[in-house]
Amino acid sequence: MSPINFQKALNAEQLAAVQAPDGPVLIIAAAGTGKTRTITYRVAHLVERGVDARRILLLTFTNRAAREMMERAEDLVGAAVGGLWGGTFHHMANRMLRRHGDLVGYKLDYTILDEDDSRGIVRVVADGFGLLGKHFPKPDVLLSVFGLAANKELPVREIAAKQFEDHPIDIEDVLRVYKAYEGRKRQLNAMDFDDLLINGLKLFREQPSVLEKYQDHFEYILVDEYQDTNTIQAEWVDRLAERRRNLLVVGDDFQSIYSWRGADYRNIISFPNRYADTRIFKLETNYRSLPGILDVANVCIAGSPDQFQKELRPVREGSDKPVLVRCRAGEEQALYVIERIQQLKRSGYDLKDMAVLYRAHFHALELQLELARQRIPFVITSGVRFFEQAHIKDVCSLLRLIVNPEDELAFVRLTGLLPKIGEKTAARIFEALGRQCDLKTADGLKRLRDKLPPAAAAMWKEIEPIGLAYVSDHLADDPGEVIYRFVQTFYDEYAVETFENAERRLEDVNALIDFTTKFESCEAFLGEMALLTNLDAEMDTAQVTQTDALRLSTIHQAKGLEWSVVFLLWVVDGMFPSSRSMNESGGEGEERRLFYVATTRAKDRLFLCQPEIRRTRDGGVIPCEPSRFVTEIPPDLLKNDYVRFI
DNA sequence: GTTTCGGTTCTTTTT
DNA sequence: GAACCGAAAC
Repeated sequence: MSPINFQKALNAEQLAAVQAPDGPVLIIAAAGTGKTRTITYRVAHLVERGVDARRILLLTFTNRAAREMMERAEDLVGAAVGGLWGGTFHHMANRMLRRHGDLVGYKLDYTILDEDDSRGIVRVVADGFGLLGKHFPKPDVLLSVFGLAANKELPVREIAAKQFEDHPIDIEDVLRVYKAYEGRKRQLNAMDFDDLLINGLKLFREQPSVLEKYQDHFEYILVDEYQDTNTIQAEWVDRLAERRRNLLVVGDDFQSIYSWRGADYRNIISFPNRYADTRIFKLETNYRSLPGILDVANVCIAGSPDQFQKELRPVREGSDKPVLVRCRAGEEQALYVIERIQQLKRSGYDLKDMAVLYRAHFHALELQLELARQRIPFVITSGVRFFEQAHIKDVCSLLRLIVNPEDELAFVRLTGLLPKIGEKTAARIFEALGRQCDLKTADGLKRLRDKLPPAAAAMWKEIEPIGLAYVSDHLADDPGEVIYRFVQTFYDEYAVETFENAERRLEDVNALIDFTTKFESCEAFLGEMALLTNLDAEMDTAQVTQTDALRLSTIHQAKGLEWSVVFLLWVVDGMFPSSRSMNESGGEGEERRLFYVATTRAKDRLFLCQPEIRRTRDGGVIPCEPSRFVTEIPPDLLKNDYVRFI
């Protein structure tokens, strides 16, 4: 590969950051200023300087970001970047805990609970205390309290007391559920997402020899989206980087939008205090958006005084202003968006150059209906994560149980597919089997069959051969084959009988089978599965980008992406800012940052849609006030448009 | 006592 | 769509 021309590829701000000498580095990178570019060139710079890629660690928050950076780095320096460690915090913690988890009290084949699993456990536990009736928080709420406590390293009591202060909820009950939940996870040898981080840190705190090993190994550590780190992640990185101190963090305190999950932008603010010799670089030259869009974004920044002040400087030229669209209600909003899209299409934009963003998934309901009716292709970065869909978890349950006979959750899921067996019966059978169920031997299979009711046993017989074949046909290194056989012998029919959209779901299953070929063993696949959130990010993105379709996305999921044209729905008080989040920790500040993230996704055109009313289910009408983020924008920075049809 | 089914309600954000 | 609730069916 020819040497990279850094001077040509980067501007002065970026170049300085890329060529920063060893030691702690903080890069404040505003939206659209080439953050990803800067990180990947930094990696390239290090590799070109002779650093072994295997000694570089690149931490990100999403699988997508990890993948994108790895690919771009590879494009730059080619195969030399192979072996680079890259991934999310959760992935890295998992990787280490799979090796050393025994030192913090887990068997190495622990299972990872996704949110659905966690919810199920909390529900059962709360039910056991007879708390499922009224006046007790739902599993989701309890989990968010537990999670916030975990990620901030605060006592559950404190978080719960604050969360429920105005409600007649007995905190002791909450704590009882919490303790039982923790105990149950232990019994299952399972970790939820938070446990991965907690135990990852515990490993570093309590096992100096392990910590030293990794400190020694990683010469350079780079952290993307550093503003989104929580206390645990920040300390984990600090410890890991302690010896070599080659820690480079990149972030934008103004794009911190995950405080509800424990992220604390003070980590980035205080970075220079923790590392006195920090070199700070600021990237403020925006390559993405037209000046009119940045004007609006800058107004938004100025509204929040307690952060690093920055001003986005446009490179591009043009006098177009963002458009404030007034319309009657959700239906008219949808019609407006579609009409504009058709018009922009005629003027040369592809559908894939356009996106509709919103605060919450349900904000796009009317639009989805209308797009479907008019047969305009669109893709949603969905709320339901691929690997958490019922059918995906179903088809993986057999594999899970074969690999790990003690996986009770898999057992309950699998046997629950059989007639006459629900949660209670399944749990009872598992208990009767001595809390394990070996499907790899004829004896183990028989023991299970004997305990099943007749109808279930008859159906179970179809599945049995797969367990034996797992051994005889050496399927341990072929997860896809196990799933395939399960579908052939059983699930195919089950799906058709159970789901009205069985065809679509079975397509998902086929995609899953294809996907497993990336893994060399069943264990490797299962060990990572829970951490993979959606297939789009993992599979060939080519397929998604090839088809010309409009993108619908929440603002959170749009972070880091860009489109020529962006529509922002429901920019009215109560929807955005969301009334539910206003009384929470981040409050208005976080909503404001979210608005900033939304506006800065747009390159050429930005439409802020502002319906006048919201229709309720029962036919009522709620008037909507304009969002405070719009009213604070000087009117001359915006164009106005009105919906004319009705 | 459990499972299954049908109807109702609600939907923030993610690893 | 899925989680929840109540009632019918096993």
